[in-house]
Amino acid sequence: MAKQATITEIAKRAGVSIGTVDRVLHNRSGVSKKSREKIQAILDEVGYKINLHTSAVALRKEYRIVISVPEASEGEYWDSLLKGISQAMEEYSDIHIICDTLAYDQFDPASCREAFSKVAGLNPDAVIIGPTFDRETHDLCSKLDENGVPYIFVDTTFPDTNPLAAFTADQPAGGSIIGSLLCSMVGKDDRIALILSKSGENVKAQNAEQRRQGLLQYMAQTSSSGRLIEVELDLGSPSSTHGQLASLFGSHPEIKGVCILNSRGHIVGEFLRNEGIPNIKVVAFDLTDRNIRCLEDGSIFALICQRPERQGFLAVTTLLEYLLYRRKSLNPHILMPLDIVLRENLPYYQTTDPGV
Amino acid sequence: MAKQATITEIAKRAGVSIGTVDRVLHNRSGVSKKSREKIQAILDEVGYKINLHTSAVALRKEYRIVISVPEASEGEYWDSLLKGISQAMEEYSDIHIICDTLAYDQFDPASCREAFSKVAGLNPDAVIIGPTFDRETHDLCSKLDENGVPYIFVDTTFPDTNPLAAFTADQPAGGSIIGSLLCSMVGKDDRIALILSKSGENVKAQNAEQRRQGLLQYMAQTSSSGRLIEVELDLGSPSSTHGQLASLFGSHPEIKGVCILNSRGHIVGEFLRNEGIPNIKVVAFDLTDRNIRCLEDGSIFALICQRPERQGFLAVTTLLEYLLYRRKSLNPHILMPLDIVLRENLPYYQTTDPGV
DNA sequence: CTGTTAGCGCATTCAC
DNA sequence: GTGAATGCGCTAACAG
Repeated sequence: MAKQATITEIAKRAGVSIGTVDRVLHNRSGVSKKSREKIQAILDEVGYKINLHTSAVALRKEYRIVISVPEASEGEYWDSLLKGISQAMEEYSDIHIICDTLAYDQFDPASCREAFSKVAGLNPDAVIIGPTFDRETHDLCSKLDENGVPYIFVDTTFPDTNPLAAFTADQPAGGSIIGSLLCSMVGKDDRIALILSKSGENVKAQNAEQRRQGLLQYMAQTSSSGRLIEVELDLGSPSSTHGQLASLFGSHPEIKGVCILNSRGHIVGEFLRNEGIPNIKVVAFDLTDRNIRCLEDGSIFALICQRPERQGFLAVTTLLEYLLYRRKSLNPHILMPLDIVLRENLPYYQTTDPGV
Repeated sequence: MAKQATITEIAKRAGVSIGTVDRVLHNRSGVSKKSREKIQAILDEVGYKINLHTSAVALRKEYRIVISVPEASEGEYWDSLLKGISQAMEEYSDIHIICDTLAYDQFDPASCREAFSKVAGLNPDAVIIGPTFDRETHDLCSKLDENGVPYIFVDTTFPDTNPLAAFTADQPAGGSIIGSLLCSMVGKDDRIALILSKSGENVKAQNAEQRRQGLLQYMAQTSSSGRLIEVELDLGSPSSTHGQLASLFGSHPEIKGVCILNSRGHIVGEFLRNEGIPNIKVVAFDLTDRNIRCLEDGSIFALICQRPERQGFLAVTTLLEYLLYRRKSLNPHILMPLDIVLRENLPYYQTTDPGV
């Protein structure tokens, strides 16, 4: 609780001017070794901490941040993430941030390529990337690396890139959470259906695959692999979905648990609700609007939430810490908590403010 | 993304000086009705938002905050809450906050009375109260109300008081979460033991009672009241605990789920682990060190976490918002999310930083 | 190499 | 009633 030392006090104690102190604080040249050491010693002794906010005021620089993520409808994963970004911007509204968003179609590599190609032209000081396609992402990253523009990944990270930070969920852990929940909830002789949806080679499929690995590992470790039935369905076309699900549950009455490793759990939930099939526990990912409705009416038992708002929020604060003070986190890959959301604790996650 | 308007720009547009703008911003007197209206109109039009941080710098006031909460060992609930308070203080280290802590014994009203009686003498600008005893709390609150000192409750709130805000968990919801988890996990013909510990008339017992009501209501709503066995044990004396638990589980082999509505779930977890009794799902509250150990070794299945760090963190930020700008939240009673923590997602809650 | 100075957005005191 | 002037902690340009 000792009073924070100011730059003026440090200067006085060191017998130099504030200009010199400022120079050693920012590692700028033009300071004699002797002065530098003396000032540094005092800095360490009093545990000097720079005042982030006054410093930001004095800097009065404009920062141009470009955000490129998949486009999303209201209430979907990427929409929530953008909300977190906005909130962080508000919190830092004393810094002048110019922010451009380039959304792309996450199922269309060409759309992604086009969006990413526009990034450099906007002359960003930093970039937030929600990556999807391997090739396109690597191309963008190497261009940014060349120009020395820092970038941050959200949701997914890619090998052989140099992001300032990456905020992702631990997807395999998500799979094992699902396994733990379902195994505890269905009887020893019942079965758990793992519903995989056919989809392209995009990041969604990657996340789902990682979750699947985590789930399979959990089942193997607990000697319950035999309780799992893997089925691949085409959940894309609503017309055929009904038939596929009907035949699945018709031919497998022993299925008492279902997991869907992406945000489309509502498709199963809605089916079970409409058909009036009870006593099947459904677990899926992401607090999207449709999933939430299923959670509320009981057709989904639990949702695993990756805190997309928080990812977006942290992406911005991390970026600004770097832009203002060149501060980097020690471990650039940050794993977000995976929240287990039931009907009973849903309200508190819906209103969560990522900043406060 | 429009640039934030500054006080200078507002003044220019209104054709007045910054002094006058400042006067209307802070609702001070000495402004003609005409000027006030004109300035207010421009303020509203551009959506002016004060810059919290530069303003804090200019104010250079000292704030004295007193914290009075139950004393706790490392890793316990109140210890975590204090950690959150410290983190918030760090984040606001540009504001000069003088902070005194008065801890008391939560099982001893006299100790509480003594601590609370010292509060006024410290001349606080604001107080954070972790309340326990009804009488003592009301006495303190009325004294603070008299002196116009704002105070905030954490963990629990009391009727007939006027706190600036209260951060608590929704205890009945905690009970229903436990109910939902356990009912889903034990067979239809198995039983769930609700273990109540004998304890005094303090806040812990209040919280536990509220959780119990939530649990009972859940059981009633889902027509599963018959699955519940309520037992009252004296978990205070370690010597007799073993015998009591042994006789409980010995005489009721149909018990497959156990809930403990306070943070002492580890007592049951440790018993089951030591006795080698498998297949009983234990659910309890709070991420204390001993509970965490049980979660890790599987003797506790789930812990409900109330985010004590966050409560402490928010208490401080809310207080400072008020002290600096007289800002109050619309709803002074804020319910914290109740996190469901399994072994699989434990790591992410352990490292959670309440601020970032 | 170092000190001085102007200025960031805001609050406040003191003249007018 | 109002404006000008000063200062908060900090940055950066400039002068020596």
